[in-house]
Amino acid sequence: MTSQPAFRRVEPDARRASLIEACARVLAREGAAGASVRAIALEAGVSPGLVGHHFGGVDALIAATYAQVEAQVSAALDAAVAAAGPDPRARLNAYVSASLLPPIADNALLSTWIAFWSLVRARPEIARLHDEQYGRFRAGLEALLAEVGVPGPALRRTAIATTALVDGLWLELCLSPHTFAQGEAAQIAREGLAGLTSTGR
Amino acid sequence: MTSQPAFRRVEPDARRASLIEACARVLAREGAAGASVRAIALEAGVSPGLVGHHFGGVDALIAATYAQVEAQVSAALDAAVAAAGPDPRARLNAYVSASLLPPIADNALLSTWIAFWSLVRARPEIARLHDEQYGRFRAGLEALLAEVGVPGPALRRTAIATTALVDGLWLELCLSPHTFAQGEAAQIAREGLAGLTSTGR
DNA sequence: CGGCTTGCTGAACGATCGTATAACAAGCGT
DNA sequence: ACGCTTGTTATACGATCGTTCAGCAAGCCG
Repeated sequence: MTSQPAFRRVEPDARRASLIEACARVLAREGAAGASVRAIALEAGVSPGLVGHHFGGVDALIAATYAQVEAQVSAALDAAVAAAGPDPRARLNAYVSASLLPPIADNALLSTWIAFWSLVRARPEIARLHDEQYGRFRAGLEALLAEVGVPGPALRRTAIATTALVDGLWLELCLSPHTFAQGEAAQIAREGLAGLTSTGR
Repeated sequence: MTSQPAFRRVEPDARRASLIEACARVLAREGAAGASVRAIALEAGVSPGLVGHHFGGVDALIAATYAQVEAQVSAALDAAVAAAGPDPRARLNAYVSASLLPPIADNALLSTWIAFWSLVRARPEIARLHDEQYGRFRAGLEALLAEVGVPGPALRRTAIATTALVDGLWLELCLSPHTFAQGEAAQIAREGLAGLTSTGR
């Protein structure tokens, strides 16, 4: 029989992407405590040394994974808003609903996010990424809220409250999935949003 | 010089309480990743073996710490409600405000809570405690909401939305403290609460 | 087809993890 | 004052952690 290669050489960028995806899967499956270099390398089908070779250390890999997961979530939310059409209220509802429906409200993804939160305090790099991400989320939400007529002075507070509502529901949906019926969290968020945008005028 | 005892014998209950307090301090300071048996024992000023002796393992100690921290938070919130007097709206506002003001909104306490969240998926015992705690929080909130006139059918959803709003603000307050001005989170929560309780009728 | 670049492997290192256990001693009861 | 109970210590063990690095080999290039 012909001996097949023991491994394949891959372009650095492609290999890095592969490791990031493997890291995201491990984080979703086992949480931050299980995201060891060896577990990630096993998931990616490579040797542990590759992590250090391509990222310098596991911290940088986790930070890169955070950035990538965040980008995917943002893209999915943007797509949901774009698909909702031109009506401002529909766009806002689409944004909030999409946050609490699959695939964003996927249990594994939420676990991944909790893992990131648990790392924010320990790793300054992660904390910086979080601040940037949270600022972008809030800015996008403020734009949507302005479209539906929320007055300027209340914009910041309404956006923060909406983000908090969605994040809190997101969190409980992950920690106690059996508490909510199918789509119930999204419904609660839409109702709550209606209340939040009717005040502060 | 008289040689003082190398250690003091303490009643099991008192020693357990001491270890639980040390565990809470370590969780607040270093997060879940730093809550090792040795770190906790060092914080409590005892030898590492005592953790196994009194709790059987570090998992049981962390679970006990979760239960104790939760009890303290519940007691503080109950006290805030009781101090607000008989007016239903004032009681509800006191409940929400106290959740987002010191000492409940203490950065270290929030870090402790994130550490627990990160353990919910990994440890069934922690998950069970979380479900019980969340159920109690929601039940208490439903009672307060009923007092201010939220109709029965909307009670559950309003309580979930309020809890989510508070938890989300709590979370962001911990992850990005510099984002909020002093007391701003509590103000946003009160305004949001007014909106949430004005819908669903 | 042979050399060369370099992605990649796999073993080794020291540190730290949770747990088990034998020896010690604090302090109460008699 | 002394023995006994048992809370406490200190050590040892195996597993696993992140990181390092010398060397192998995949696959392009001349």
